[in-house]
Amino acid sequence: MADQPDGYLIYLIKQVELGVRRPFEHVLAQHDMGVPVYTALSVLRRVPGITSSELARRSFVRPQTMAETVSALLEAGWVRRERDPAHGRQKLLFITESGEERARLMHSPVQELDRALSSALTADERAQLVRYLRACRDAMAALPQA
Amino acid sequence: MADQPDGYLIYLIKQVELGVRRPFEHVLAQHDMGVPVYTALSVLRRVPGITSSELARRSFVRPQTMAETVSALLEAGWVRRERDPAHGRQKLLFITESGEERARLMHSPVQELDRALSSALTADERAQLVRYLRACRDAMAALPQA
DNA sequence: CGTATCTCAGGTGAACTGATATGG
DNA sequence: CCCATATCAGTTAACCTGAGATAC
Repeated sequence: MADQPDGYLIYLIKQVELGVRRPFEHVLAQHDMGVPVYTALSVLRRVPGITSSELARRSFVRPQTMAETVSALLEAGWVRRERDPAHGRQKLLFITESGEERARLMHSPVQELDRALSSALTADERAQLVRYLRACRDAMAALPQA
Repeated sequence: MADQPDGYLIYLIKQVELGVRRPFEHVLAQHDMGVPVYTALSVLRRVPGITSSELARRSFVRPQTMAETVSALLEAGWVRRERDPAHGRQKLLFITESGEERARLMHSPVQELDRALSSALTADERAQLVRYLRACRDAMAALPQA
């Protein structure tokens, strides 16, 4: 690693993220979506009934940032909001049928890009990469993000 | 993968990038740097004498975007520019002694964060992760980024 | 009283597009 | 003539901080 830049993993992560960003945004734009909206919708699909703040924590962004994303989701009608009966201040988020439908529509183009990204890897290697990235994510979640 | 968000790799890459962004920016800010400037400086350290446009291609950004980053590097005195004798229009970039010194100063704090990121992985696993990420980067470089 | 959510308001870094000049 | 580089100008998406109201 002597001839590599310092912070080599950070550098590579950033580089891959930049490399995939534009093609990804292009795919999403055809369905009137941005990256944060798509990501939040995907999470809400799997984990219904969480709050905007909880969504923010999982995404490593501030609650105010996620609030903007949630506003866009509400405005598009892809998500609805309910008061939490147990906590008067909290509002729980649920994906709507319209949101589900939109997510289903986007499944195959997004999957196609995802496959292109890992096209040089075997299925086993891809699975390992997923495992390693999860480990990195969890390590960052454990840091005091201040 | 059925119960996971679509585009799982893309999603994970983005999540890790967000998770590491703030701690990374915090480290860099203590040396008056932003992420693009640090990254460009690291590349120029290893590959002296390339143009701003070439730097842009390697970083998956537009030439105009990289031009801004290079301006910051020139202003700080970390990089100098020379006309290419063979190509009157091109200007070649070289790291300065001041730039080298700054890069050396930042080595250990950046490396420390990098280690924290991969703290849950063995050395072998980390090396594999690097290899996989390079494969993903190269796959994106092969795409017509349009 | 402290902590957490939600919301309004304003700010910034880092990407983008478009247009133009010039050299190979 | 075409293509790549460099540069000026304006724009945008997606983050941020700060401040205030409310609920447990």
